[in-house]
Amino acid sequence: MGQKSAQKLIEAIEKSKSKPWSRVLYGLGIRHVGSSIAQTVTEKFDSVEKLATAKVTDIEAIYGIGVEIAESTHKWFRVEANQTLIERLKNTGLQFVEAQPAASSNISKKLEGKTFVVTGTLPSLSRDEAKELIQKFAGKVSNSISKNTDYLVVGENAGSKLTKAEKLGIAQLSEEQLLEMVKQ
DNA sequence: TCGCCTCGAGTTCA
DNA sequence: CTCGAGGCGA
Repeated sequence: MGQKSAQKLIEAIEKSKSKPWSRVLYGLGIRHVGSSIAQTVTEKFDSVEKLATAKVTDIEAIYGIGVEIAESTHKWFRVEANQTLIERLKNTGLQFVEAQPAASSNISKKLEGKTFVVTGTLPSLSRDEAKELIQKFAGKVSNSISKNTDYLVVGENAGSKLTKAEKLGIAQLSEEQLLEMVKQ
């Protein structure tokens, strides 16, 4: 690896230290805890300390979390090696507390109560950006089409989700229409 | 038990 | 992207 790649690697590692607590929790590799569950958990436990000292029943009380995930998580924090790992990561500056989103009280909840699925390549937004946008306006983003889905945001080269959505008669949106929906 | 969902791993493609 | 395994809530 040459100078340039090495420099970029250093910078990327440095950048990773500012990733949110939810992402860090996911990164710990607790069984059954992926990105989605990690997000859910951090909404109720805004710091590692709170999660680490929570009882199984406290974790299980979260909607969407049952015994398996609660016990798996609780157990992980009882392992000594994991506790020292957390200490080390804290010392290197990772985020173990939920960062307060900049006073966004003025943001409307235009998409509240609606469930979206995004498929294909959108013209200007990346899939992640589209998901963030939907969540910002209080919409729910899922990854699989079901009859609970309200809208499928369709881009170029959509796959089987489009077929399934058609079969279920789910409303489709272009990126443009999505943006229109959240316009002030 | 059922339907919905997430996890996690493999695949495809630019 | 796809899909099977398996967890969750009703």
